[in-house]
Amino acid sequence: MELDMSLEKDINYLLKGVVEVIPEDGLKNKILQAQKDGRQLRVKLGVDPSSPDIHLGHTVVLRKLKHFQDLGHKIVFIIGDFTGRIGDPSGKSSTRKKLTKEEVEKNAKTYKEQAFKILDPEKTEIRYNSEWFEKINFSEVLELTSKYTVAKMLERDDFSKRYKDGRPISIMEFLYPLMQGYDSVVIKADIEIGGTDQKFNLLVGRDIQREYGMEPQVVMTLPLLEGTDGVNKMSKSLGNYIGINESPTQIFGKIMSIPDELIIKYFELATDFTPDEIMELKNRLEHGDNPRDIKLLLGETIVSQYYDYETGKRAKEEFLEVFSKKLSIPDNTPTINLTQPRSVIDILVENNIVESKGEVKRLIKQGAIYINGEKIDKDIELDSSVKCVIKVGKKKFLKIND
RNA sequence: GGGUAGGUGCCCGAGUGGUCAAAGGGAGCAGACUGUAAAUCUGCCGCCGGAAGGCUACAGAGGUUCAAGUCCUCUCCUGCCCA
Repeated sequence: MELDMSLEKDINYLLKGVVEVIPEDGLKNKILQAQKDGRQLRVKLGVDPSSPDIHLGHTVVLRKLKHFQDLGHKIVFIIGDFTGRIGDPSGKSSTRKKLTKEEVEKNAKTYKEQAFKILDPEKTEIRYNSEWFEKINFSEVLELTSKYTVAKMLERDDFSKRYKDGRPISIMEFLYPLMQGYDSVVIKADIEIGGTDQKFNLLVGRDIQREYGMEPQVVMTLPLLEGTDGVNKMSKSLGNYIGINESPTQIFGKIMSIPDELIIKYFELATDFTPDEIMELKNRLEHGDNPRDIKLLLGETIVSQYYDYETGKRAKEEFLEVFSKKLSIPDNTPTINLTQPRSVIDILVENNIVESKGEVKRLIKQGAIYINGEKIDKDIELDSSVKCVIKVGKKKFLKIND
């Protein structure tokens, strides 16, 4: 009886924030099975090392893995270095970027470091899928491809849409889900988790495992977190992401710029606030509290998670000073030293604050450039001994000779 | 393999041989208003130049023309239909 109760509790913990578990009672059965066999569950997550930055969107899934670790299970973290090196051909020619072995390794390394800000390295098994895909031969590839049909592939939403719209789909893209499924076979996954957009791939894993005479994995999907634009899922390529390796100032600033409607979702998916606490915040919002204040709390909380409490607090204070009261400039404002007199236009372009000289001129015309708080209406030469702060728009700052 | 429709700036998309750096929309940037939110209004939105102007650009390579995104040839890429 007592056992049942704690099992119930564990399961509820693991289901927090989860969108779907397939099959529905799979999680419970897996746990019971593992208990009976006296072993840990192997919980799989595959990541693509095409970009080294982990953002808040990734942390939704990582946090869930952490929950499994907390209950003593094994995380198998697969780095898709093989697939990364081939390059995902989806979309247009621009996405067809192949990564070199070195790049993939570098990305994987920084990725790991960041993941371990959330996960416990002791309880994590890291695998690279080149380990098996480099060795596989063509007849084995054929065997794998024979286990799935074109019609089933076309069931996938984005494939069928692209197919109907007459947009290209490469055969390699068809291979991706199969390869992901093969990963599950190799590492003997009990459970695989991912975002809701991964549902199809995760399910293919079940079919493939079954074909290879294995008990199919349980699939768990988690919500996708929208990025700072409030519309699209957070992703680096869309530029709407908040990276956990970014500076406290940046993280805080980006949090403040998310749409109000996302505040609660962010608390749910990107913090450790309990459902009760979140409910209370929701009430406050509905009863007319300024959403800005709740957002300040969100920013402080998230910065604290990836740095520490003091840093989180400091980020909030700085934000208020710099942007609300406009009293100071951010702590991490870059500084450059002039060795000879230079014009503002040159300085801004050379330091990559602004893209081109034409743009700086435009900004000046639009009244967006300030030096020590004074708006300038034409380009000026700065002496090499002068100490000042250049402000571009509302968000960009550059210190000179300070 | 045959037929056919296409490939335009970050994305979508219009484009008559000259008036095209290329309509329109979206994204983005700036200003106003704000809570560095949203909405709204205004301006900007290839590069260089103070400007005049120059340079680069309409898949790629050639060609016709005083003049080509627009015409011709070849190449590459993609969709659809047929085999």
